[in-house]
Amino acid sequence: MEQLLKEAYGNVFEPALLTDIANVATLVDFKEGDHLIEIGQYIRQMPLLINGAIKIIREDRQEGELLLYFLEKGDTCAMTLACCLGDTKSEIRAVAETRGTVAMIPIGKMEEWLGKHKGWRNFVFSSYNKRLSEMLSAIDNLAFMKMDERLLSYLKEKSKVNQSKVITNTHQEIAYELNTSRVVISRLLKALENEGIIKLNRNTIELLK
Amino acid sequence: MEQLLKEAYGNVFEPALLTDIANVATLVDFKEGDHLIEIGQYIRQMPLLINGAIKIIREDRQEGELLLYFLEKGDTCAMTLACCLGDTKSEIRAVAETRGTVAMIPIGKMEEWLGKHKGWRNFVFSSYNKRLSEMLSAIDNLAFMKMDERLLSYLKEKSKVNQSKVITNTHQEIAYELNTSRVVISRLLKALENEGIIKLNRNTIELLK
DNA sequence: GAGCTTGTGTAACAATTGTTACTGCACAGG
DNA sequence: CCTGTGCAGTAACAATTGTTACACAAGCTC
Repeated sequence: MEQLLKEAYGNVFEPALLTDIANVATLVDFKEGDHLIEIGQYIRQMPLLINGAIKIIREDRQEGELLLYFLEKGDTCAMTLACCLGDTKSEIRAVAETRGTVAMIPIGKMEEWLGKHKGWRNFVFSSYNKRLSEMLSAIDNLAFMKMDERLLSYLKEKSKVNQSKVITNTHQEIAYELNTSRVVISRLLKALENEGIIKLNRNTIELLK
Repeated sequence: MEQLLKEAYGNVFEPALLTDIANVATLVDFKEGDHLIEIGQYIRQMPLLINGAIKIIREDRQEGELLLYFLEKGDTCAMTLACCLGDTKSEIRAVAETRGTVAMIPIGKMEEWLGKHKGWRNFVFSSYNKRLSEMLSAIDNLAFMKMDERLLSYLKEKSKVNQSKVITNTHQEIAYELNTSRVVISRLLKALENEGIIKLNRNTIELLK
């Protein structure tokens, strides 16, 4: 396990911290589509993402939902930090975008290490900062971009975290994550295809260029 | 000064910390409309808001802008924390909504106190958490609410931070903060008036009920 | 009062997004 | 091969939001 941790976190955690983590963490594998955190759930352990990708989703009381951002190797969820440190319920849902592995850390260690390891403190703060800035760009998208731009930037993000130019989602799934309707997505995808930016096939969307 | 600090922060900071703050902080008064932080600016000192209200604004490269949230007594700006700890430029603009006072703290003390004072650590984390949750509700507004609902919730927020049922903004100013156009705001305000929710006058909007 | 600026009301229209309905295609499973 | 199911394309229309243009009223200066 220490080897895995080192690969993902070797450049931010000092050796002593890596050892501490390896001693108390448990590895958990997940597969695509797994619901890792539900809204309203209390968080008892803090996940460090070793590999794979996780999407963070916000939900409306009614039925709307919206993809906020993706987590990748070396990330943790500041929302989870917030829940652990503030002892509150989760405000978001985390769903596995790909299969992957997380190291789970007991909540008590978190605070202990804040005093003990400088690398841990830095990590916690930089996670917060990263999350704040992801939230800011989510806000930028919503406030300043029209649906066609949002769709395109969604496709690019998706392509990045899946490391593939080919996106295998239905129009309906995309519509959910952007909080709009299937018809709108089909329409805009068609327009993007006509502009030569993507190529549409059944069940797949290929990003050209 | 210690007295002022105690009023605003007495319930979160321990006496020793209050003293430490009082020894190094400088008080700065501001008046309505002052630009306290500009986008792209480096932050050299951390502000603790003693009284008054500050609005935090996000801007588009083009020309759009959007009000993110208000700060009130006892708040600090997590964006500023992020800038101080991450040593990056400000991503937002801070403008005084009312007149008020901040205590400015040299950036070096911030880190020192993280190790020294538990109350300071708690404060920093709870500021981050508060800011994350403000950002989440900004996202909720944008993603799930139509303009008329956003306008109404804007008016209520405004009324709250100014402690007055009467809002003294032009339609144009409101349009800027919601990133829409003056005509749209006039239209929706008229509709709200017809529903008996507000009363319109020149330069003022009165929240009934 | 004449002339100016600023704020507001309103109409007419355009663009964007949301909704409903229907079509046909592809594929799985009998 | 038939059929059901899920997915995608498209049309027609509605609702929301954005844009342009103009009228008018309040207040201010001269």
